[in-house]
Amino acid sequence: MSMQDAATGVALWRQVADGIERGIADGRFAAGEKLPGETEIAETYRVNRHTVRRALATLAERGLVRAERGSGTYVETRRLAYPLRSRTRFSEIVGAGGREPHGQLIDASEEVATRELARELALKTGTPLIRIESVRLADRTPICVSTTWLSAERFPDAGSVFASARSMTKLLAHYGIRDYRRGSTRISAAIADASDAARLDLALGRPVLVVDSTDVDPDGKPLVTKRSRFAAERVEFLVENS
Amino acid sequence: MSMQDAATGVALWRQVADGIERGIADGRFAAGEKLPGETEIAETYRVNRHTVRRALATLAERGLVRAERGSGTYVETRRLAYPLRSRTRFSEIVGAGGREPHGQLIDASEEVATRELARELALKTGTPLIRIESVRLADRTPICVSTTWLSAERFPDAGSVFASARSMTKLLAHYGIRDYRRGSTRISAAIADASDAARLDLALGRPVLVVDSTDVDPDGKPLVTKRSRFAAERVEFLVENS
DNA sequence: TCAAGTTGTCTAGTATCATAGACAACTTGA
DNA sequence: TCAAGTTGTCTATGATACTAGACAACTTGA
Repeated sequence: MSMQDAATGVALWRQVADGIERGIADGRFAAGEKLPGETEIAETYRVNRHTVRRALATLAERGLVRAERGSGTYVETRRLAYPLRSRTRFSEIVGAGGREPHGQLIDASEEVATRELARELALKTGTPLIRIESVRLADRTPICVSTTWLSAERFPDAGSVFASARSMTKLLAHYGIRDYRRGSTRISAAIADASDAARLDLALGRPVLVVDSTDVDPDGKPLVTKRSRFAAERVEFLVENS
Repeated sequence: MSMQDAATGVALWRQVADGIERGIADGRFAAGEKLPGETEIAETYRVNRHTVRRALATLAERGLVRAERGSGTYVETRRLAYPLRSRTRFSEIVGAGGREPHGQLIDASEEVATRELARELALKTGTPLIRIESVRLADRTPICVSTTWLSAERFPDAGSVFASARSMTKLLAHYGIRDYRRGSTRISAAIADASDAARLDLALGRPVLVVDSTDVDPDGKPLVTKRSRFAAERVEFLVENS
């Protein structure tokens, strides 16, 4: 009456995946932390690296880990809780979650206001604007990409200012604006286009939350308007009805 | 974030085996009961019959079920608790467990007492004896095979009497012996030989418990002596120190 | 700029899993 | 005695799992 091996009939990659998942669940691998390399995992489980890759692939599909080519595989953090208040600051929200906020300039250019942009910013159509493309991250994880428009007259050289400030709050402070608040917010959803998907490190066909918002100064005068695309699988918006 | 199929990475035969084992554990398949046919199981799990056979094979290897060719596959009952008391009756022990006791004559012949047999039966060496080979079962399961020796003078024609009585207790009653008790018991273990293995429906190489015992009448006079070989995986002896 | 370490991708071979069909061997009950 | 139903065994085929090795593509830190 020999004891049967409890693992017979269970694929090796499944055993590895279950082992890693248990490690994440009980905190042996903390959220955001880097897992051991695939080669090392293969050695500890005495298994081929391809088998480890299959295990990690299933975990990644379920959103538990995220592989970064050339760097490592990281434990995927829970969704970022993103409260939508009148005073919404990305850096404060991320910092409150114990994570490190980053901003990164992708591109800055000039363009003229369309009718829609002009209405949002209370300017005339054709007014010169500065357009800033940026990505914002929590720790290593890209959260959203934003296209921001500001008046080129009021915020001269905003592109290079943002490049060093890496934060919209600091950019506005640079121009003497100590406080601002959210004027309007509209939320919709879409599928990430190719460039957004690349910048967000999203698989093709994954959804994004599209947020159109305008920030205003304490007097209610529009300062900036932007369209942000959030990786839907990494955030959840909290609507606070106050 | 689709929920992963909990069964991916688990072999089909394993899922079937686990399902049947759960059925046994929670009583859907009672001990000793016949399982549905392999074809029927294959249909309910929507799986090939060979896959079912593999599942059943692993359960059989662990002793949970027992296949009988041409008949069916049966839930292997728990080990028969076999108390070793001065008044030990196979039929009573089995009946107390809610199972149906059977005795079956294999062979009866005459031979003369060796020195050891003579000493056990308090007879002279060379005394004619009747030797009975029998198998005892609980429900459908063979529990033990026994070789029994009695005095041919005191129990004439014992072989044919046992063939119809199918019980040692009834055989002795036939000769006017209303009561008897266990005189001596010695227990050892061995590997089943080919003929015992066949009669006990045991795989080759499986152990048997060998019990040498002598029953005596109320005055302490030896009546029968026997050597029984119990399928070790189907019984456990309870020694009651009183 | 470079070396080390990482994940991504490809080809190839072996073993196991699962299905399919056929038939033998056996038991049971009519 | 026979028919129906059972488990046992065989061959064959395709899919999946696992191993093995090599190299590309990329990140990181010195």
